[in-house]
Formats: sequence, C-alpha cells, structure tokens
Amino acid sequence: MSEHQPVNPEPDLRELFATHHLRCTRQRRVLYGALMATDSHPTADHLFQELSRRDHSISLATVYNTLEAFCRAGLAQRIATPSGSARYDASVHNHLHIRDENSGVVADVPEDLGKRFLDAIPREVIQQLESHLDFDIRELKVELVGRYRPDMRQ
Amino acid sequence: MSEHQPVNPEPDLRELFATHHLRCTRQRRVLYGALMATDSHPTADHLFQELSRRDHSISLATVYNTLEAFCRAGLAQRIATPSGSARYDASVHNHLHIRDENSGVVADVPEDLGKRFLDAIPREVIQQLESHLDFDIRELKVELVGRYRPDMRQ
DNA sequence: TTTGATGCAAAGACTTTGCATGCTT
DNA sequence: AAGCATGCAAAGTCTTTGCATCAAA
Repeated sequence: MSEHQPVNPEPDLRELFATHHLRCTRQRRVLYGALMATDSHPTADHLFQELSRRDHSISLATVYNTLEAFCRAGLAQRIATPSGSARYDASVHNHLHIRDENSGVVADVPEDLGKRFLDAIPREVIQQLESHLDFDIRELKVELVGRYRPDMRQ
Repeated sequence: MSEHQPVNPEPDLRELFATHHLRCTRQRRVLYGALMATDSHPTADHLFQELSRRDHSISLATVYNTLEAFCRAGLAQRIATPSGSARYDASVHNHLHIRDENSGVVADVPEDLGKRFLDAIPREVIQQLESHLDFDIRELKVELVGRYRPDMRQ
C-alpha cells in the first residue's frame, strides 16, 4: 500500500531542518523525502540507487554522511543488522521492529500494536532493572524475530 | 567478578561439539572456552587478541569462521552493533542485553531479571501481534539502551 | 562572506574466500 | 584414507575521510 507512494520531492522540510540546525540542501531534501516515504528500512545503498534512478543526483558518500547527520539530529535512526549493512528509519519514536529470518528484512510493527506491547510492560519491572543494574534506561529496543506465515490461500 | 576467571583450556567440549556435528579441534576448544568464560560479548578481534596473548595460536580468519560455525550450530549468537563490528555470545537462551550509549558495550541482564521482564509480557499481546502481522515470533530480542548511573560514592 | 555540504577517489574497518597444508574422524 | 579445519594473503563489502569545489545562510 505504501510501497510505491510517490516521493514528494520537496516536502515542507525547510522548517524541520532549520529546527534541527541542518542546512536545507537539495540532496538532504530528496534523501529525507525518500526515507520518509518508505517503511522498508532501506540501506544507504538502497537510497542511493533509488535516488539515482529518479535522477536526483547524489553521491553515495553524501548519502552516508547525510544519514549520519540525520541520526545525530534525531531525525532518523540507524538499525544495525546481522548482515553487515545498516538500515535506516525516518521515524524515531519508540517502536518495535519485526525481522524476517529468511530475508533479513526489517519492518515496523504498527504503532498501535507496538504501543500495546510496550504498555503491557509493568513500570516496576523497568524500575527494578534500573536499580539492580544501576542503569538509566532511555530506550527499549525490541525486535520480534521470526518468519511470516505461509500464505494458505489456494 | 567474572571478569578475569581463568579460561579452562579444555572444558568438556568434546561431547558438546559432537552433538552439534562440529569437529573438536584445539582452536575450537580454546575459542569456545574463551567465549564461555566471559560475559562481555567480545568481538572477533577481542577473542583473537585474547587467545594470542595466551599463546593459544589461532588465526583471525579461523576466529571468524569458527564463530560463524558456532552460530550455525546454535552454540553462539552474533549480536549486530551500531559501531560496525559484531559481538558474540556463547549463551543462546533468550536473554536481554543492556547497551551503554557511551561506550557501546553490551552486557547481559541477569537471568532472573530478564525472566521477570519477559514474563511480564502478557501472552495475548504476543498472540495479537502474531495474528495481526501473520508472523511467527520465534525470538524476542530486547535491548535496554541507556547509561550507567554515575558512581556517587566519595 | 563565511561556513558548512557535496562529490570523488582513496583509505579504512570488518569480514569472507581461495587454496595449500594439516588434523580429526 | 577421506574430509573438514586451519592459516595466510587476497579480495570483498560497507563506511568514512581528505580535499577541492560549491551552495546555503
């Protein structure tokens, strides 16, 4: 559904970037646009190829550097994967990921389901962990690893 | 406490390896011994250096290949990290990790605390996720990201 | 005008592979 | 004896960096 929605080449990013002290360049606009437009957690190379195909010229080094800048600014998030190349994600609110063991693909758990999961964790369990470990928990990363069920339709 | 416990150079690994269809070589024994003996989730290079220091000669390529063999056999687990190099873990039962944002170091959450956390998640929330996503959840990876509290002792 | 961003190529970090040799089974 | 493991070096992948040029503020 959201698979091939067109990338708006110039969303209202000026303000967003300004807020985060990022210069608003063409490359940053199209890169962030592409990252926002997908929920497939692309790798740097995915994004590079996607933008090249769309004639939005950008160099691979800039893709890497810019994604890194987005992450520092809190506009994106890097997801480490077992397969070597990092994947990126424009939405930064706490959410869960599912990872398909077969393909390595990472996807988001829909907000409401994720919230239900997080809300189910009793606060005192978190506090117990924090005090026992002497650790401030700032973020909970949860990944559901498994595989999609076979499609049973004939 | 378990920081510097001596690595038993020849634990009873013959059987373990046999069960998992792994040849029992000197390199595999010392490598698995070293991995078992620590809870610091070492990188391949950590292990290589540690063993080299102990005169347990092994090549870096063999460390990589052998860790990969352990993972395939289910005797170890590879943890992807944001910083590039993978970390390894000999214990494979479901457990939680904490990651220090400052140092990048990953550590285990003690079994009992982890269990308390996992047990706090209602089964029906999991089932809800599975049916909504049409996905079989085989493993739950949870990482508590944050930082250790400053030591207040004077 | 100043400062930071971009692009290119080169370097760097981490990991895997090809192949000859050696050790386990 | 057969077959997998090892070690080395080379190749591969992914990412970062140096530096000259260019664009945003």
